[in-house]
Amino acid sequence: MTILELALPTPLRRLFDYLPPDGLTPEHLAALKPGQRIRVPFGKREALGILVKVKTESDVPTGQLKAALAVLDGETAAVSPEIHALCRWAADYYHHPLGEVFTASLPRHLRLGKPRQPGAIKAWRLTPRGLGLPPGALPRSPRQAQALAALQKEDAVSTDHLQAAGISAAVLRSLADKGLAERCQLAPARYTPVCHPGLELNPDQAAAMKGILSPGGGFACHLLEGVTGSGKTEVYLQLIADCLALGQQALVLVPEIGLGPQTLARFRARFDAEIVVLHSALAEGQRYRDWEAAAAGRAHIVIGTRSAVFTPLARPGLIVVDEEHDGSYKQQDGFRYSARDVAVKRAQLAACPVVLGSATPSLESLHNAIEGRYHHHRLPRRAGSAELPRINALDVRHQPLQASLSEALATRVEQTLDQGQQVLLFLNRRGFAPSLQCHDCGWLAECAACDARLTVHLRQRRLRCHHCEASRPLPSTCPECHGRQLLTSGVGTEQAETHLRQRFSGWPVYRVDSDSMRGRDAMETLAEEINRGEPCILLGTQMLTKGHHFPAVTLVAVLDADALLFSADFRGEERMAQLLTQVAGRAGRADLPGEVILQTHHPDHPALQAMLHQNYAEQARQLLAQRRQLGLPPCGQMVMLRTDAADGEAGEAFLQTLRRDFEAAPVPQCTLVGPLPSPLPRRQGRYRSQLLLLAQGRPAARAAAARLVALAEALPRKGGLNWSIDIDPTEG
DNA sequence: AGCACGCCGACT
DNA sequence: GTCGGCGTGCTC
Repeated sequence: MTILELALPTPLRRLFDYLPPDGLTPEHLAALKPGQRIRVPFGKREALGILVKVKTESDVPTGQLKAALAVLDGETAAVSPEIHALCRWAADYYHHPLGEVFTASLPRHLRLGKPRQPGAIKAWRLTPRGLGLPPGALPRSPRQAQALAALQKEDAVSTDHLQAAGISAAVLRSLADKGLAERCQLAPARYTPVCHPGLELNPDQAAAMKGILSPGGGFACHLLEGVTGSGKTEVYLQLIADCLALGQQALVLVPEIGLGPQTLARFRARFDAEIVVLHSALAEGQRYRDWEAAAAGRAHIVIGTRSAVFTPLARPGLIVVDEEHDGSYKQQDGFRYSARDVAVKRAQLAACPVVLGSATPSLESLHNAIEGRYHHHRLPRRAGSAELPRINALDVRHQPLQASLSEALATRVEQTLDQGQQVLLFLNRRGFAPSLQCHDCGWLAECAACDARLTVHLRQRRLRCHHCEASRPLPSTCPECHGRQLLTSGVGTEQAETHLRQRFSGWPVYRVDSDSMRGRDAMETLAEEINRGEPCILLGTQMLTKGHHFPAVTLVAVLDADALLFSADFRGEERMAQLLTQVAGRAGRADLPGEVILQTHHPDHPALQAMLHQNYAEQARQLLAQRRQLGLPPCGQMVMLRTDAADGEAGEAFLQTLRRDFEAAPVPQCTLVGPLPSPLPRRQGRYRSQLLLLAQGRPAARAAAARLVALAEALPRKGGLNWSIDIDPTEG
C-alpha cells in the first residue's frame, strides 16, 4: 500500500498520512517526489500539504486515512530537494512545525495552490492585423501609438520591459480590444553572465579573497571582519565574479533596510547578469517570477532579506551574509529563525562557501571564528588609507542642554559647518518628546494597550505609541483635571530638528527617521542631495547607520550616549559597541579625518571608557570573556519559552506549571530562569511572560528544548493563551 | 490556526 | 422564544 506522509500548514508539530488521490496510475505513484504540493481534505476544510515521503505503512489505521485530492506539481517539486532538506533541518533545530516552515519558504503564489509557471515570461505581441498597420498609425492615441511602436520592433516584448518603457497594462489592453495586440509567452533567455573588471585589491582584500577561494570548493564558513570603508563589498563582488565564472549562482543576504541603491547600482555595473532582488515591497507576481528564475538557474545573483535564505537555487555556488550582526536577520514572531544561521547550514548542505561580513561581527560569529569553526579574515584598514575617526566623550554634567545639544557641541558643529563640512547627529528617539505629563495633577499620557508612554508627535499633533498602532490627537488640556499646563519631557528627533533649524539657520538640516522618510525613494533622494557635499546637518535615528555612506561628514555626535549605556539586556553592551562603531564609521575619508563626540553624564562608565580606548575587535573579545564566565551566549545556549495571553495571570501560571513539570525530571547542564514578565509586559493589550533556559552545550539545549515543547503541548491552554519557543533568542 | 460543537445573556 | 458569546476539542 502507498501512503503519503505530508506536512500541513498547521501549528501542530506532527505529520499526516494520506492515501494517494483516487485514480492515480502506478506510473503516477512512481513519479511522486518529496516536496510536491498535494491538496488534501483536512478536517472540515482543504489544505495544501508538502509531500515529505512516500511509505508503505502508517501508524494510523487504514480505515481512518483519507485520500488526497490532487498532486499539484509535476517533474519539479515546489520544494526542491535542497530546500526540503534545509526546511527539515530548520523545523528540527527551531522546534517549529515543518508544515509552517515549508510555507515560509514558498512564494504566496505557490502557497495558494496556483500552478507552477516555471519558464513563462508574460509578454505581448502584435496580431496579424496589428502587424499590418503602417508606422505612425493611431495618431489620435499617442500612448497606444507608443506601445505599437515598441511592439513593432520585435516579435514579442515582455510585460516587464514594456512596463519599464512606461507602457501601462491599460494601454496594452486597449490595443488588445482593437484586435491589434495579444498576450503571449516568451521563453526565458538564459545567457552567460559577463563580469567587468573590478578594482585592484589591497593586500588585505587579496589575502581574504585567496583564503576564501583556496579550500578548493566545498563548504567552509568565513567571517570577513572589515572596518567601515575597508572594501568588503569589493571582496564580495570578486567572489561572486568567481562564482559566476564557474557557472554557479550567488545568494546575497542583506539587512532589512540595508541594500543601499548605490550598492545595488554597483552590482549592476559590475555584472551583465540576471540579478534578482527580493524585497518585501515587491509585487507578488514579480516576486514569484524572480523565485522561479532563481530555482531554474536563470538568475545568476539573488539578493534579498531574511526570507530569501530559502530561495531555491539550481546551482548554488556562494552565499554572502552582509552585515551579519544585524538584528533583522532574526525573525521575531511565528517561525523564529536566524537567517544568518540558516544560511550557514544551507551552505553546508549545498557544499559551498558562505561569507559572513561585518565591521562589527556578532559575538556568535566571533566565537565560532576563535574556536576554529569559521575562517577569520580581517580588513583592518580603510581604503585609500583614510584614518578611522577619533572618539571623544563630552561630559555634559552641569552643562545647559538645548534640545539635547550642549553649548560645547554646538560650537563644534558651527566650526565644522564653517569649514564647509557636514555634521551627523545621532539621536535614537523619534517624535518630538517621549512623554507628556500634566503639571497640575501628574497625569501621564500612556498607551491603553501597552505598558508604555505615548510619544508626542507635534507636527502631526498626535500622541503615538511606538509599540502598537495606537494614536490619538494631542490633547490641549489634561484629560483628568483639565489643567492647561501639559509638559513634555525628553527630546526626540522632531524637537531636535526644530531647535537645530533655529540655532543653525544658515545651513540645511535634514532629519532622517521612519517618520520623515516615508516615501519609497525619500532616503535615496536625500542621500543624493547630501552627497553633493554641501555643508549641512544630518539628524537621525538608527536609520542613519544603515546602508548609506556620507563621505563629507567629518563630525559625528551621539546626543544621548547614556540611552545606550543602561540596558537590561545582557546584549546591551554588544549592541552599543556595534551601533556606535557603525555611526562612527560614517565619518571622515581620506583627506578629511573625522571626529566622533559622545555626549554623556557618565564619562567614567566602563562601557563608555571601552568605546573611547578600544576598537570594536578589542571590546568584542572582552565581552566574549565576560560571556564565557557567565555561561551566556555564545558560550552557553539559550532557549526562551514565551507566552502571550489576554489575561494577566494565565501566562505565568502556564510557565510555572511547565517549570514544575520540567524539573520533575531535569535535563543535566540546564537551568531555568523565571517565569518572568517580558521587558514590555503588556503589548497590544496582551500580557507577555517568558521562561528562560540556559544550557551548557548544544546537545543539552536541544534536549531541553524538545522536552519543553513536549510538556507545553501536553498542557491545557486556557484564557486565550499562546506560547512559542525561541531558540537562540536575541531579545529579552 | 480554523472550524466545529456546546451551554448561558439581550433582542426581533 | 432565538442569535450569538467564546470555552475546548479535533484535524491522517
